[in-house]
Amino acid sequence: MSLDKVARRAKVSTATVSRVLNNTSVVKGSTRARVMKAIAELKYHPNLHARSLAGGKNRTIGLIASNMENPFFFDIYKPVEADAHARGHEVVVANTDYRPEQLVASIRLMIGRRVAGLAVVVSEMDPALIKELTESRIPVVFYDVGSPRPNITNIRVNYRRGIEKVVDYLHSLGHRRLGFVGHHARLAPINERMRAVLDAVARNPSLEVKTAADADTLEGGRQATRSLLASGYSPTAIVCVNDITAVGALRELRERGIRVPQDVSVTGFDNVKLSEFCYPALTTVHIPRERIGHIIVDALIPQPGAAAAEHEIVIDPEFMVRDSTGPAPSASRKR
Amino acid sequence: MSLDKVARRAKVSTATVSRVLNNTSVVKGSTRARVMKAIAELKYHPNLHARSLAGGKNRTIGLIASNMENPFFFDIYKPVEADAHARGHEVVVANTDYRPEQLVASIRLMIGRRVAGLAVVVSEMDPALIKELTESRIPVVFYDVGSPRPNITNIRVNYRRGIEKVVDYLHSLGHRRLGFVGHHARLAPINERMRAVLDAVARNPSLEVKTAADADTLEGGRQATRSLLASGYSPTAIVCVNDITAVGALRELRERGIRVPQDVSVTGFDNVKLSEFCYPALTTVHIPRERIGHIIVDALIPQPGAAAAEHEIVIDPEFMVRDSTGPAPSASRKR
DNA sequence: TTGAAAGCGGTACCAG
DNA sequence: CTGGTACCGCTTTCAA
Repeated sequence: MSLDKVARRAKVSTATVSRVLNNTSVVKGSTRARVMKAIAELKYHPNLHARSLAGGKNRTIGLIASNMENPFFFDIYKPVEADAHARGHEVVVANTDYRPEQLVASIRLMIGRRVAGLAVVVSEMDPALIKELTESRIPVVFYDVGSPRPNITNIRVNYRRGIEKVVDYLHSLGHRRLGFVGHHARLAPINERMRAVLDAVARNPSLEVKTAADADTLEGGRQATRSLLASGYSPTAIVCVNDITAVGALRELRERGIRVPQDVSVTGFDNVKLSEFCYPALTTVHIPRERIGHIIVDALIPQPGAAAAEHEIVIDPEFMVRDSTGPAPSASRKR
Repeated sequence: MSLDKVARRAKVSTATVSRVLNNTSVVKGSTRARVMKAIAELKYHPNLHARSLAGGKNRTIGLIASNMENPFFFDIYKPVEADAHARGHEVVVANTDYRPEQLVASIRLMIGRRVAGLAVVVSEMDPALIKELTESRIPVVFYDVGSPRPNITNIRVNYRRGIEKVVDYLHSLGHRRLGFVGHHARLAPINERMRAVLDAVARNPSLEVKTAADADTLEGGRQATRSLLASGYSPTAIVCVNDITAVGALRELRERGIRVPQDVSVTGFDNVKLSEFCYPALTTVHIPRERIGHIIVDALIPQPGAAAAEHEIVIDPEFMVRDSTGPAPSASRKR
């Protein structure tokens, strides 16, 4: 059960057992064998808490996300886990479910665990929390939040550009009446993607838009679309905040007998795998989750040889045209 | 940074600081206030490792899954987290990605963390590992694995029944040539769902089946379907191991111009939310993930008042008919 | 190459 | 109501 039971059984000191466990310094072959034997016989499993307490180190990094349910999260988690393991670290995740209190709790928990690094992939956060975090001296990577500070790396995706590409494309197809399906990011009262749509519309007098929002889920996208349409508004194109909600929108439209893209065009965002598998396949904007994952680990667990990671990284997303968008119906029929 | 810095600053003993932190016993109002003040000023965050080492307790439970990417996992994670939090516990998850080595590593990690309880939601596992686990004295819940033992609870879904319902239904619709799309559960050479299909077919001489398997992902389902069809075999119905792979199958069929359900019927399994949102909506088998989540927490974190949880729980899944299945084409055309 | 012992940061029991 | 203090299980000098 504990180190010294093993030591006793192998007739050595706890120091020696510790040495073979971590194979530090050189232990004589025969002693090592005796220790290993004792460990096996006792089914000994070192207490990780004691280990990090004594060692003052902790080979685990934390990853906090606002919605683990969205495959977007998993796509960044995966490379993070792989890279972290490759560097001998574990990763522990926390889900905030878009709840500010949960974010605070999760961050405190991570600090309490004395993680070696922390990645926070949420939409927005309180400046006080950021302060608390910087003062904890833990290396932190933010995705989509705040500005870089000492020991803080910031990854930012240029949503504005991405949305502009979407809106421009729809405009070029003749769409003038837009709809925007967002989600309640309780943490982000001012959703950058939505703002970008509104701004793009404001810039072009011939465009109009109406917005609706619900949960960041398939069902949420469907509900938002429903309320968008319930008002009597009939957009020719619906821009969704992400792929998941877009798939929800697709369903609502289908059930109303509205064809996509003949009657209404739909766009997603993120380019999650599902966007290729739904029907019709979504026109969307690609965000390189894998790359983001690598950046996170590089920033959190610096490699001996590697150059210091950048502190501010901006990603310009790529537009992907698929089958859910087409010319505005009025463009061919009404004219 | 540490308890006694706080103690020093508040001019009290570490014992007192500990008391206010855990608000055990009664601390005089004024002293408590001083301590709180010191804590705030120092931005003190208790070291959780020290805490669990000293206290000998650990209010966290572990959850190991073989594929976090499948929404099935999240649907069970969610209630587990909610219930655990309600009982003052944290939950830490681990993903094995169907890799046996990773399963071993994850289990060892959990034991090392001295979790208060562990839920293992994987397809299959080594008896030696089960032994290691029972000897660790940690309360364990298995989903779909092994048999109940002391301090081990077993939740089992009657896949066989579920699959039988699917096959019977397809048979009643006139389907005779079946396809089965499975996945490489490297941990489960003998996949129960596949066996059930094979057995059902064996029992009925008029039925034939061919199987294919790939990854447990959208893409995997598509690939498996592709290889199923590449052989020249033309099933009138494809039974998929779960909803995700079924959605992959749907895409492959669509791209080949094969209509579902007119030309080929498709079935999923799990009744994940996506099964309602894909097109066409999947006929599937419902597995009550939420209920499973509750069972897990009840078994791992027993409540004072509650009765002891059962040690063996069998769930009979429910069949759900939706739009991806229909009469076999030959049934109406050839006859 | 190995052992003894001083912590790491808390908790909890025992006095006062 | 508060302080002193013996651990919890392991890592890490310092000596031998």
